[in-house]
Amino acid sequence: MKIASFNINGVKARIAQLTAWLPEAQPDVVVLQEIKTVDEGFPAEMIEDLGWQVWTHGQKSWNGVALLSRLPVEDVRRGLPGDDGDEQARWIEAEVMGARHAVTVAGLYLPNGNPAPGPKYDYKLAWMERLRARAAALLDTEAPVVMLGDYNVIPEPRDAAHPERWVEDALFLPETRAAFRRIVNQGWTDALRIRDPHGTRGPFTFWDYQRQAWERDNGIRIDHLLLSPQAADLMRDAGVDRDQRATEKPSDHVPVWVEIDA
DNA sequence: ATGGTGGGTGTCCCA
Repeated sequence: MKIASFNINGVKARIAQLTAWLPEAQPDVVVLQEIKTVDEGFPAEMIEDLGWQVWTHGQKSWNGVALLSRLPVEDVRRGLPGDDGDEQARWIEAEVMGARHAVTVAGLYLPNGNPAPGPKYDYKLAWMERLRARAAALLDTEAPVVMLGDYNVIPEPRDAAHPERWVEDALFLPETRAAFRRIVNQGWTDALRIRDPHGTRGPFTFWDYQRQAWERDNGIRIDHLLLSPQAADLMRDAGVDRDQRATEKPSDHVPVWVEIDA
């Protein structure tokens, strides 16, 4: 089962790239972030025509996540638990039926949090605390779980081309990184990191539109795939579809993926 | 220190 995550920065602006990438990358399950539309505005038919089922958790103008699957799906759940007043669409999870295992797939779009300090950073940290609670509950199921998406967290200096430029950014502040570590240290495996445990740089998943960041390879690693122990046992490979950043009208993120023997 | 770029349904906000 190949599971991918892609922050597409607006599904309507990116539908050509998305429908080209899907048959090329051949994932079985995809979670999308920043669809930037309400459910009714999502171009589901164009994706269904390619053989996919589509579930959305949309929102007007900003945020919004979706789950696409070629495999049977059960029990789609929308919204991160822990705050009934939270209007922001940043979480979708479901059970995906592989040939051998049912896999829990949770797609997330963690708040950016800038500027820090401030109310947006407070919201980010509160959201990460709710994520920690949900992640612990998912681990308790002892099922294979893949929790993936745009975490808006640069875990370590080696995850940025120029870490010194990020020291005051909400994506790299010590409190942000500590909150991310608290989740990982529950027992999750960072699939892109363990694929190259001693790598000194990257792999990057985001390059800013500004200042020729892509041309200079001034990137950061903020899209992550966290695997529960039962999913990590099944892991075959993981990677970053870096060439998607060089397409016409690209997103500022590229797809990340993991293959598990499920 | 500044402003640079891109998407949305927007004449500003968010990343």
